Amino acid sequence: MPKSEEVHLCDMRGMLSFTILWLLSKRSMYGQELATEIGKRRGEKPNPGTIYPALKDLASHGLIEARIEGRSSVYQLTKEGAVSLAKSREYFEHAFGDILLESGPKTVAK
Amino acid sequence: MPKSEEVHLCDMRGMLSFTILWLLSKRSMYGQELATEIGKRRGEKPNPGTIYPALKDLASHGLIEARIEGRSSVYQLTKEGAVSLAKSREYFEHAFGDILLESGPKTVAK
DNA sequence: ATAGATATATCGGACGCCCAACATTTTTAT
DNA sequence: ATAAAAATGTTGGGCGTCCGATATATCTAT
Repeated sequence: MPKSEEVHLCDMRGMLSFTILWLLSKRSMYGQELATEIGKRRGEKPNPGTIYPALKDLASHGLIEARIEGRSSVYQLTKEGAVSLAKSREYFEHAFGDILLESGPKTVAK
Repeated sequence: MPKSEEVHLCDMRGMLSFTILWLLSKRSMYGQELATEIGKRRGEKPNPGTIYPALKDLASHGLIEARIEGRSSVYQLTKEGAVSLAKSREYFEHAFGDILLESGPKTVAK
């Protein structure tokens, strides 16, 4: 699902940090791995100029931590980051939950 | 649910136009009505400087139409707007659906 | 008629995101 | 050793919100 012209008015900026935190809550990843994963969701893989400043910012706020591993830096969620993610998720759900549920539940594997 | 400091890194910009289109797909509304409705979702009612330029922009793209009614302008979705909304919703669901479903389905009245 | 409330509207500045382009470092392959 | 690939990183510019302030027009109550 590529991000077409028709959605350019709903480009959903402001979700990048949230998405990164959520992905890292599943497993630790390095930058390019995150970019690829985000690309699957958005249809286009974000550029280096998008992903690395975002990671730097999150790290500077203590929400994620990096450990260098070969040529890549593997990031993992901090305790503080988990708290922040939980609050953001709650906010997200309150703001947009019904929009997704509207068309009926998809097959849900609990 | 106020938008606290903790979510400032996930401020979810870029969702305003999408939210407006979705609200108008339920029923026609005027500006302040939309602002109040968005306020319920986000915790804070958006300022005039936020809502009116967004409406103007959506109207200039033919996605919504206004008809003046007393002191207010009532907006309604156009056919083109409905198509745009459907595509945006599909994109939104593909990008973030699993994040909402993760904690298990809430009570869903189909 | 006048005052207050309601609704629309615009302006300047700020912020997070976003890309294209470029640059650097490190690993891998030949 | 050298080249190619992989990953990280920076810079400049642009866009869609977003707010606070300010302004105007229109209804409503007295």
